[in-house]
Formats: sequence, structure tokens, C-alpha cells
Amino acid sequence: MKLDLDKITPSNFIEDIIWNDLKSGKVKSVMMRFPPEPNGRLHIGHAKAACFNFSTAAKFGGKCNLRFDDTNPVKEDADFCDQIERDIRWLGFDPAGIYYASEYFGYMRDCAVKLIKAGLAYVDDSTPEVIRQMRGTLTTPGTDSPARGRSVKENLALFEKMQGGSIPDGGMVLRAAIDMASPNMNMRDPVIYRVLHAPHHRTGDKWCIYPMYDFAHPLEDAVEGITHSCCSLEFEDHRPLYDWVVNNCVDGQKPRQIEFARLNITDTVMSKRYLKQLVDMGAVDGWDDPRMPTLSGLRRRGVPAHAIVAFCNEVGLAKAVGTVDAAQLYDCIRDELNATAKRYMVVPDPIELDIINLPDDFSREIEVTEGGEYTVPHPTPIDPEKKCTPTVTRKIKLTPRLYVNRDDFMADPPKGYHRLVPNGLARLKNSFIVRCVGYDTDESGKVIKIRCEKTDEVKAKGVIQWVDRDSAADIKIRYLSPIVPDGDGELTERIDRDSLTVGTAKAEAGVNDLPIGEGVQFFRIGYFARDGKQTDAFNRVVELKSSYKA
RNA sequence: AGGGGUAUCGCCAAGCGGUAAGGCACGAGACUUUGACUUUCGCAUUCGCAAGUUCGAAUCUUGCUACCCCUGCCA
Repeated sequence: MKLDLDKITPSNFIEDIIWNDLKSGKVKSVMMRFPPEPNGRLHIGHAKAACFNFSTAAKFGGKCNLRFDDTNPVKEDADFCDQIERDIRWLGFDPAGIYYASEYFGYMRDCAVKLIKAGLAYVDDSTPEVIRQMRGTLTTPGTDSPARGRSVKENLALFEKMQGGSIPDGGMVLRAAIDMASPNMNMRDPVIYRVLHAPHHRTGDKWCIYPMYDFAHPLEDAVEGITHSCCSLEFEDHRPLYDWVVNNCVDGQKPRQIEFARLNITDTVMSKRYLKQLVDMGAVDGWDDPRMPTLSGLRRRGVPAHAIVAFCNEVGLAKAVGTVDAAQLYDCIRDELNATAKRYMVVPDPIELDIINLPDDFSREIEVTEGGEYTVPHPTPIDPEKKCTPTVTRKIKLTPRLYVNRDDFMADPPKGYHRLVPNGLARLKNSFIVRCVGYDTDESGKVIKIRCEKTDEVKAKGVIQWVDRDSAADIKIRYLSPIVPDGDGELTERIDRDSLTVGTAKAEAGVNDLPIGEGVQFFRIGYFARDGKQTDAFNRVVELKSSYKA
């Protein structure tokens, strides 16, 4: 079907470029790609790039591939590829194709030979140290390597030798002959192939030379017919080299590299290197530790994929480097959870509450809605985009013996507190209103039991969650504190291991039978905090995990 | 010091010569059997600074200034 460009409104500078390329006929259709290196798990920063590539391609009627940029075998492995694909699909994207850079090694080698024949590449047997020294500095030009003068025939033979296996790692490299005096360091005869005797997770020991990113990436894009190759800002300096490779190796449709600013979020480590360090040093449970900003960690933490995609769209894309307030992410999560989460009553820090004016054998079944619907009728219809769970009801049991949360009662409340206080009223959520007529404390003065009586009141400021003591289920809960980098980016004392588990809590009977991990949420929102402000709902997300490994 | 970038509300971010969108955060009110949600209202006479062009500039020009990236046989 025909794409009606006039009905598409570009919403960022790259979409502008794409729109214009389509309009002018420079490209006939859009082809994009999300190219992670399989050397770790994806984090929310990658999600921004993935969302952008997949969504934008779709917006312009194009396609987007998932491509594993596996050109450095010593850092990569097949397991990461599987995990990455899983994360991408979890986000809701369906790659037009799944490719591996390593599939193109043969083509890349041929391109290298082509460059050699054209006198545009030469084999250098200088040591890495010498090459580095001859590269010059930011302010002084580099000097030509003596190897630069080799004949085509000689270079061809040497490159052949590099592939033969007799050259040790670091013994020789293939360099592009560009300009050692270029003010752009990337153009000072960059290394495009190196000798590396390491087994590759896909090609095994077939190769002992591997292409460098700057050479490999443009070729990967070209092979897949990528029209717009978007990457992060730090590659801006590489674009001239990208174009050099494309212009000297590729015929026909040429891919174009466009750079945008990567995502930063306050108090969030967004560096694969640090995340890997955390995993390696055992500071966290693994890549999917719920404190990690990895997609798998967020998933395990109960963050809906939809919230992450919404967040990425909301944050937008530009070239200015900035740091998004984590509150914006939490807002997206809360928004999604509000529309989809099942609401079960949970008492994280239980304290007994007896209703004294009810007979001991009093028992009542209360029908409550499972959630996914707003409690209050909406003047405006709920966004149809949000998949609200249908109204499902269940029955819960109420007896005179309950548990309520410790902070839902205060013997000496500050001004503005409107839950249970001595002689005060509060509504037991989904049920009647009670009045606190007394409370017991232990020797230390700690409240151990609240005594209330059922009333016929119809209005109370506070509404508190409760759980029937006799039928309550024990659940394990944990509070999470995010991992934040300290000033130097070093991850040391900021990791609060103890924050992961709080212990046992009480919940409605049956909650342990519910599916855990990818959707069901138990949370309390709108708490009264010490400073009188509400706490962030997200901080109160409680994950149930009966089999959590401490 | 050479090259490449970026500067619009506390934080993201539209804007592309015609007189500052939106989201988050924040503040005030309404509603409420989750202090949530929903809802109403408020929140940049100003676009890093300074000149200039123009009837008119955040948008064009010229100077500054600040911050980020680049000297891997990593990506």
C-alpha cells in the first residue's frame, strides 16, 4: 500500500530526515536496525534505541532488523544473543530479520581485499605501541607508517598470511590508507582488521582475523539495505570513516549514519561496563537482579514492558545530552500499573487489629473487584490504548481478627495524618468504617494490637488495607532501592544489599497461587510520609516471590 | 591546544523569520471505599551571552561563553 507522507508528522529531527528522504525519493522505503553487541544484557538505555528504531521504521512503513554486532568474540556469547532477543520481543517488537554481523565476515574480507587492490588499505606489522605513537595526538598530526608504502601484491600476500593463522595476535593489522594528518583521529589510517586467535560463538575457529567496528558496521548496514543507521552521539566523529567505507566498498543504495543522544536517567547506572562489574563482583543477583536497570531486571521487578515503551516515546529523541528525571519513568510505570494491575490487599508490616463489638464467630464474605479499573467513575473514557483488565471479582473473608499495616495507625499522629488514630475513624477498604477504641503496647512501648469497633459511619478520611488473620497467607516481600553511582562513577558503598529483602508479610489468602513476575502487582500507593508528602507509589511496589533466593 | 557536537521552564522536549506545543516535577481547588486515580486551574513577556540584518528573530549573520565526545589491534 502507498504511504501517505502528508499524513505523517515527524516528531524529531531524525524523522524529519527520513520524511525528507522519502519525500525526495532519495530512498524508496525505510530499513532500520537495532544492533546490540551481545556482550551483556539490554538495559533501559538500549530500550530507547530499540523503541526508536522499531517504532520509526514502522511509522514510515519500513522494517527494522535485530542485528547482533558480534565482531569481538572474546567479549560475546550466544547466551546474550538469546537474552537480547527475548528482551526485544518482551518489549513488543518483532524484528523483520535477525542477523549476525559474523554472517558477513566473508563479505567483509572481500571488501578488505577490494580496498587493498585499490591501494586503499595496507598491512602494517608495527607493534600496537608503535602504531599508537605514530597516530600523533589531538593537536599534532600523525606520521605515516613505513608499511604504508607496500605494494598491492605484497599487501595481498600479507593479508592472506594474516588469515592463515601463522601470525600471532597483535602481529599484524590491516589499515585503511586515509590521512595520518587528519584532524579527525578516526581518519588517521584506522585499523580495519586485526589478528585474533579466539573462537567465535557462531563461526567457531573459522576466522583468526576479525573486522573492527568502523569497518564492519557500515558494511553490515549495506548488506541489509539499511537506509538510516542511527547510533549514539559518540560516533559522530566516526561518520566520515563510515562514509569512507561505504563509498569505497558499496555500490547502489548507501546507508546513512545519524547520531542521537543516549538516554540518561537520574540515579541510574547506564553503563554496561558497570553493570557487568556489579554482576561479576557478585554485588547483585545477576543481570536480572531487580535493582538493575536491565530490561530483565525491570521485568523481574514487575515493570510492565508497555511502561518502558511509553517512557521512551514520552522522553523523545534529540541530540542534546541530558538526564531524564527518574520520576518520569515511575510515572509511566504507575500509569500502566494503575490501568492493568490486579489489586490485592497486602500488609507488609503487620500489626493485629481486633474488632471488639463483633461476635467471635463473625465471618463475612466480601466481593471485591480484582482491579484494573479505576475506582472512581471517569468523566472521560479511559484511554483505549491501555489494556484494562476486565472487572473480575473475588470473595475475601472478614472476621473480627485482622492484620493492618503498622504505619496505618499512629498513637500520636502528626497534623494531616488521616488514617487510624485513637478514637478516630478509618475505613477498612472494601468494608465498613471502624473506630479505634484502644491499643496495646509491649514493654518498649511498641504498639502490638489495635482495638476497634465497627461503626455505622459512612464517611472517613482514611482507608486502610487489611487482611484476615485466620486465613492470611505468608508472603515474602522485598523493598528495592535503586543502584546509584557515586560521584566518581565507582560502585562501592551505594549498593545496599539488605534493601533487597524485608521478610514476611501478610496477604489475602490465595495470593501465592497467582502467577508471579510478569504482570501481577501488589502495591500500595499514596502513603503518608514523615515530611507530610506522599511517597512515590513505585517505591511501594511489592513483589511477591515465594521462592525468592535470599 | 586540533577536530566533532550541544545550548528553549527544576528535568525531558516541540519550534525551521511572524510574535514560546506537550510531558514529568511543582503549587492551588474539586472528586474519591487505594492520601492513588480522575478532574479544574496555575507554572518561560522569554529561548547560553553580546552585537547585527529585518516591519518583525528562539528561528538568519557575526563574535563570545559553557558543557560533552575523540589519541582501543572495544563497540
